[in-house]
Amino acid sequence: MGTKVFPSCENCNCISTPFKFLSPEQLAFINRNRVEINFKKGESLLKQGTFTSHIIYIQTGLIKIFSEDSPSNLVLSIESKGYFLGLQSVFHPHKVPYSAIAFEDTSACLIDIKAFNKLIQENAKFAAGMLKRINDDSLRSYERMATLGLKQLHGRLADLLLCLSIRIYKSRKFRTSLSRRDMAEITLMSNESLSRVLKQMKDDKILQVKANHFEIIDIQALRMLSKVA
Amino acid sequence: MGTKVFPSCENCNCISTPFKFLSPEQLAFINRNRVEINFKKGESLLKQGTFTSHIIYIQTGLIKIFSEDSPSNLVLSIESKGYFLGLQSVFHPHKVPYSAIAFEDTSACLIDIKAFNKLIQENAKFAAGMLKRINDDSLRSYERMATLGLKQLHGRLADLLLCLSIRIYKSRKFRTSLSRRDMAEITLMSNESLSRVLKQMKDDKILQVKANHFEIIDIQALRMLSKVA
DNA sequence: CGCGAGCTTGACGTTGTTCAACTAGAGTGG
DNA sequence: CCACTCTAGTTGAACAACGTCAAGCTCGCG
Repeated sequence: MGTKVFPSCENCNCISTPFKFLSPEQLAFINRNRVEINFKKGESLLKQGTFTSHIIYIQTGLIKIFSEDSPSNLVLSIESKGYFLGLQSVFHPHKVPYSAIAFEDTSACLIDIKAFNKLIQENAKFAAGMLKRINDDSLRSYERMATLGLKQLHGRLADLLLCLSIRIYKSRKFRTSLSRRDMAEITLMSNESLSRVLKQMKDDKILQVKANHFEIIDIQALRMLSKVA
Repeated sequence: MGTKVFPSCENCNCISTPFKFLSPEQLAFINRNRVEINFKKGESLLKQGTFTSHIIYIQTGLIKIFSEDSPSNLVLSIESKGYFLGLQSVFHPHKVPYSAIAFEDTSACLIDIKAFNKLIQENAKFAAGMLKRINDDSLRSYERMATLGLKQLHGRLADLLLCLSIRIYKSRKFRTSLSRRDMAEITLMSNESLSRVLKQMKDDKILQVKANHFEIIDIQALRMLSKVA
């Protein structure tokens, strides 16, 4: 976990929607109450059951958020650039209800939760933006519930591939740092099943796969798989 | 859908945590901006895709909240007395993201969303209480994701029975208005599987079941089933 | 060249669904 | 009061989906 000091929040290129509502003074204030941390692949960003001390803003990289309640872990979501990790704890402080680890090298800003809270109370637009984020998370958790509950192997993998292509890498063609094991964990299937379904999608000319390089050939077919099963 | 006018919010016996934070004037204000509606079994309280006009506070009865996105519907949660339906839309107005219907005769207060919003902005404690509610919902949705994703038939049914006994009916022994078909829909299994698992639990002396009358004999065994599978 | 980790493939067993037959209670009409 | 039907629920048998186990493959690295 290296620590670097970047110039300041005012001229940060990671600035995203809710931050835009902050005044220059407020940005300067946040700048004084943050540290920037680089997490290596596999390192933990957040541990379930600890007390919240920071909001973690993801600048680059890829993380998984997962629950450690059950005997086996459950991946709740995967997130990348622009995600606010731990937001729920701002509005309702308690022990954090999930863990997060880096799927690949990830850089993040840790913002002191008290400072964050102060801005929430000062700036209604900023607060509203954060509430919208919480809402969006909640809606996506319903979608994931549907994926896991209703769909079978092909549909679940189709959903993951669409998520990677659209939300994460924003390209039809991408290289991922997820291993097959990771993908199997996310889609809740065995490694062997993942391998088989992937092979079938290759045979069906839906995908081109070589090691970690993926290219979606027939996105329409993927969407169909996502709908039907 | 009959309409009745009750005395007022000030002496309502349904008053619950976030309402307690309201001043007498604020309670009177809410009283002027609500209607009380009785829904019959099977009637719709909320339809996915419509615009939010009210917050629906459940006074008595039982409802299911479900998503109509997927080819088959997915029950997101079941709720009873004291639940605020549609809360997410207060903080982020948009089309409602799920539907809700009554599992049994249900009485509810429909509170105008603009009035509700006004109180949120006037009264920080009230607002915080509502945010806590949203958070709790979100955490329970993670639990449900784990139930549906990780557990098999016995575990899923155990979770439903524990939920009914603890959260809904608050008794080891209860009569439910849920049909076997409803229970199968909630636990995402076929009617036949539900019947078989239920029979096995009877044979194993975990439950006593007669028509819609349930009595949990061995709650420890249920918890075990919920954990393991 | 050989070794090991991650991935793939095939054979087989388990879990859960589907289909079809059967049962029990709740109306309905004679 | 008794057939008759209708629906909800139960039960059994066949089948499909998926996981598990074991063996083989591939590729990077010592």
